[in-house]
Amino acid sequence: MNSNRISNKEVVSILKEVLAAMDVKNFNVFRVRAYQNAIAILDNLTVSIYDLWENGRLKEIPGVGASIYAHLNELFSEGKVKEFDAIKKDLPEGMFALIGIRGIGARKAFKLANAFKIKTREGAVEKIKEHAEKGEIRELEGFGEKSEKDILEAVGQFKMTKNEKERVLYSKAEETVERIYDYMKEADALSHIEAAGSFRRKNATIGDLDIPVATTDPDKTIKHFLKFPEIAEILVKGDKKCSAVLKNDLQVDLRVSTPEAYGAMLQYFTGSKQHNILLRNFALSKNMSLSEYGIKKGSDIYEFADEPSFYKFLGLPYIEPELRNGSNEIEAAIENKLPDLIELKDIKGEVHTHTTDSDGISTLEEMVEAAIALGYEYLGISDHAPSVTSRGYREVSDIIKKKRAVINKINEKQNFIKVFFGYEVNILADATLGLPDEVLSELDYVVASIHTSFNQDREQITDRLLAAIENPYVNIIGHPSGRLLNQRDPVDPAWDKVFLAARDNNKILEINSQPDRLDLTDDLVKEAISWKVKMVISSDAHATDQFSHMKYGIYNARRGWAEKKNIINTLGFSDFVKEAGIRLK
DNA sequence: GCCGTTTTCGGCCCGACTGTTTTCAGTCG
Repeated sequence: MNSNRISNKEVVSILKEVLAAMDVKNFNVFRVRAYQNAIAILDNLTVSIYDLWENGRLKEIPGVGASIYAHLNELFSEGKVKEFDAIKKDLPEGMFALIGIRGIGARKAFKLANAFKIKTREGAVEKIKEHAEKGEIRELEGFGEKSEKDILEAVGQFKMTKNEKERVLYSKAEETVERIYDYMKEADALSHIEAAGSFRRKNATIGDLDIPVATTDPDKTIKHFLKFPEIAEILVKGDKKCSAVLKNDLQVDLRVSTPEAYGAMLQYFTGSKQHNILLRNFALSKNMSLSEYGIKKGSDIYEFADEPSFYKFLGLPYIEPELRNGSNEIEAAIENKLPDLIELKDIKGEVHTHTTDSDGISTLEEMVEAAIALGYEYLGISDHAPSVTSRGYREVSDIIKKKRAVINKINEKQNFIKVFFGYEVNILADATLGLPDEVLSELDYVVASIHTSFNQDREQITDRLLAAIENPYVNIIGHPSGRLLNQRDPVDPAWDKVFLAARDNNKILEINSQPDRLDLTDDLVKEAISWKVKMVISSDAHATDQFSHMKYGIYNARRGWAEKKNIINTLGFSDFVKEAGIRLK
């Protein structure tokens, strides 16, 4: 078959253009909305749409019905979609280059491209800028002086709507949220503040900050927020909400509520959109309707100060924010089968850390001390393995002997913690490991990770992972997908084969907590659980202050529905040694 | 175009805000 691997971003962008074209051409609003809905869902997927298609699972995605499926099928197999081209026919191409500039949606883009005969994408933005400078935009119907000025400013600085911007890492957003909380403490009418949205759901990356606040004096609270020193630009200012862009380019939307009705507001803005749609449908089936102000039953509106009482009124147990992704959490809630999610305090130790022996910046002794301070029962030191090819077998053997002596001494000297001696070994391009088996056998355990040749095809990547899993000395596959958020896409093996092999060989997959990794990704965590694959959560700390990254891995695991029992470094020392296959020397 | 715990037909979320408007269209979330 002539197939065309297309990224999620490209698929979404193609669909968005069709959506815009349908919008401009006044297609049936519900047909337009169906596309909008499908796009919203596809855009939020962390799995590859192409993979879903290839595995015959694309039809399972809610919002993707027979028609959209057929079009995507055509897109992936033929590279283009006849009907999409027909829908976009006789629209000026230039309009598609304008959509996404702040304040310009499909209709304005069409009006502009049409009025100024902008037929090509190339140069479209520059042309609009020229027309704005000449004062020609204000002459168009529906436009005025202010919108001309706004367009000029947006085009000049190429300010895009926020969903065209790159999302920021959760950990980065967290710092900003902390500073906002600190600043808003001084607002006296304020009783609650909590960043909601994808931040509260602990997404790996965050698009903007939605912050509902409970206040007895909305005007005062909004005014106070708008004086936050980090604000670069105020976008919107009203009675009930305001929006601003911070100097770090993060957009913040503040929504006010009364303390009595804060629960519904927090719920509404925590989302996700898909969770809320499903929840709304569930409520409708019980003759209730939901809004950010409360729950309407008959002609009465009920208010809720907190979220648990909101969900309780619907007859549901509390659903943790990390689960609210619009998959099957409401179903599970109805059946009372929600997972009992793992928590940070469940972690008893970890086995992926680095020291100054490789690329870490804290010494082995400092790392051990920090782990003791955390109350860990065990700590695995897994520096990048020295290379036998460059150093020679004898030298590597010496290094190992010396390190073993150091670790033995630490283990003899104290009773707080047990230190394991391992290495993080590369899974090389040819599917062999960076150290020969005879060397691996001298270690307590081995973490095997892909660090190179990420661009191999699916079969090669799968073979590398399977070979590593099948090596008797390998215990753990480190950051299995190799993704670096905003930098490198995950590798794309046949995950079912990887999970199956891990389970059958009793091997462990890692959830790496580095804020730009979070790998296994949340959806793969969920899948791994269904395959009954064991996992560990690792900080992959390269310094003592990075042990705290563990919490990001916990968030990620929670988003993947992980319970304590799914993560084996929640086990105490002796159970962990058994389950992980640590070979104590 | 999508969807289904009374439906394979007949519904489909909607409010806040802004700018250009005399009551609404467009954008955004």
